[in-house]
Amino acid sequence: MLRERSLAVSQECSDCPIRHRAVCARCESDELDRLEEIKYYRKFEAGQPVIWSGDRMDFVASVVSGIATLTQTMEDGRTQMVGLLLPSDFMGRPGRDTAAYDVVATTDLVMCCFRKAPFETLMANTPHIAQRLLEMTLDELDAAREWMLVLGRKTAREKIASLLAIIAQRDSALHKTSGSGRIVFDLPLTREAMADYLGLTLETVSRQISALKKDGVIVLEGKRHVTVPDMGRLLEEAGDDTDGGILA
Amino acid sequence: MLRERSLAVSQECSDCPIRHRAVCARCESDELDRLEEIKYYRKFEAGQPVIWSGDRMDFVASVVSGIATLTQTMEDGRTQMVGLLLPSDFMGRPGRDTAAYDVVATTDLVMCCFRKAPFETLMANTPHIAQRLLEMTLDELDAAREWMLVLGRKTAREKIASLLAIIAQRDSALHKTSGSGRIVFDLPLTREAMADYLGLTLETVSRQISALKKDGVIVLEGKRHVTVPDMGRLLEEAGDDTDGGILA
DNA sequence: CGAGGGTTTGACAGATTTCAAACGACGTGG
DNA sequence: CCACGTCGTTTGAAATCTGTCAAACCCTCG
Repeated sequence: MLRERSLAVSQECSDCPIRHRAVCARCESDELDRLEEIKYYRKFEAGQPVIWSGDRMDFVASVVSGIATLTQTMEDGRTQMVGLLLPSDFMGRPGRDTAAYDVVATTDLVMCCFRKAPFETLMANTPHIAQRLLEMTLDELDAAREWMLVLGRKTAREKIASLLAIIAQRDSALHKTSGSGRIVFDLPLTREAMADYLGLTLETVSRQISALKKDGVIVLEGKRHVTVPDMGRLLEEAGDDTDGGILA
Repeated sequence: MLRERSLAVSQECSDCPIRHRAVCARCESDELDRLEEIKYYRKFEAGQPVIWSGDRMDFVASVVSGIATLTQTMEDGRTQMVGLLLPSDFMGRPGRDTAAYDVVATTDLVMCCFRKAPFETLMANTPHIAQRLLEMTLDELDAAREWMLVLGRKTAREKIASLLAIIAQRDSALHKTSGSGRIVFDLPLTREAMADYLGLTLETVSRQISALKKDGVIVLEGKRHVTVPDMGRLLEEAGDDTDGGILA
């Protein structure tokens, strides 16, 4: 299989692609050495589950590459996505031994795992890890609260625009599109996953995407390739404050 | 004013009502001494704002008594509550100097404040504070994600039942109603605040509360005093898993 | 007594969901 | 090579939930 080759990952923390953003970001080289002793990589193919809610979970992990979703499910099958794990994001909770959410790889995924017990003892002796984890958790809390506004108060059209804006901004941050020009990206989510993120049905997602396309807010090539001619317009549609949007 | 007397608070950390649950919970007595040096109390009357989103914020604080709400507001006035601050909850973010949300006292409120700069340096030298703050932040993140499911996927009736269940459980934890019998509490929120929490209009909140009352899920005396004859039934209405609900 | 805040209730409109059907892309097997 | 099934997606029509607008109620307070 080609996959084995394409997923080959560096075993060296020093040239890890998420070295400066993950939970280990603030570690000194000696601290990194100790992390390196207890780390191991796991790979998942697109669509595979990483863990199910309630399962015993004896590790924590960072996403090295790929995307995973965190979802909650009700007894009758309704599901809500509660988080999106992107490269450098952290998964698992020190001090808890079962998974709180379903985690599924939506693309091919590589995770840098640490067994929980050694990680916890390491964390107790390494303030830099705990500091960084606190920082990341506070960021996630802000993101979750931002999303509560989207879920609770925005219309279907605004929800779609909000999601597109987030993905667009994340992508433009990576690609460094410098110029204020058009933004182009691929949707990493199916219509159904978008619906689960937004608290909508997939039909509504499809309809609203078509509407935004008809109104020229976005341009579609195929189902997944999106061009945003005017980011300000998209943010307007999202209902976001455009004040101080110089930097967007 | 009577208020001044009724809000009198202890100045001693050692007999503080939130001593064992707040951000200082894990501190040793010497660490507590240092916190005591930089702390000061602030009192707010019901309805008063604590801070507005975007304002400069040079302190962090713990709620000692009373309830405050965290809300986000869109340009056109739509608002969504994104958190409820109860006694022992923490407000503010080390490392950030402006408020991210509107904070309003919904009841008379007492906060134990620390100026941000001294608190941050103290935190850097006092792992117990950072550890506890991480724990509390992770709990808040879980609560926020739980709420995302409520906002995104539950019906109006389920939303109301979910909110009542949360308040009921919090209260029964305090009052230690030991017996599995009826649970009684007062709603600390107006219909409008409940609507802001649940992503509904106040009219829908009112209607659904009436419906739950008509169906015998709850019993109302006046507008605020609620009795839950059967907690299992309420949880069912909330769409929550009732499995393993022995302890609820 | 009157005013105001919080609440309830009604009628209607509208947004989103539900149910159904059909499309296009893709890979498999005949 | 093409038929076929699957998966993700689009589109339509009807049903339903929730929001909107309006009026009235209750209670407290001045």
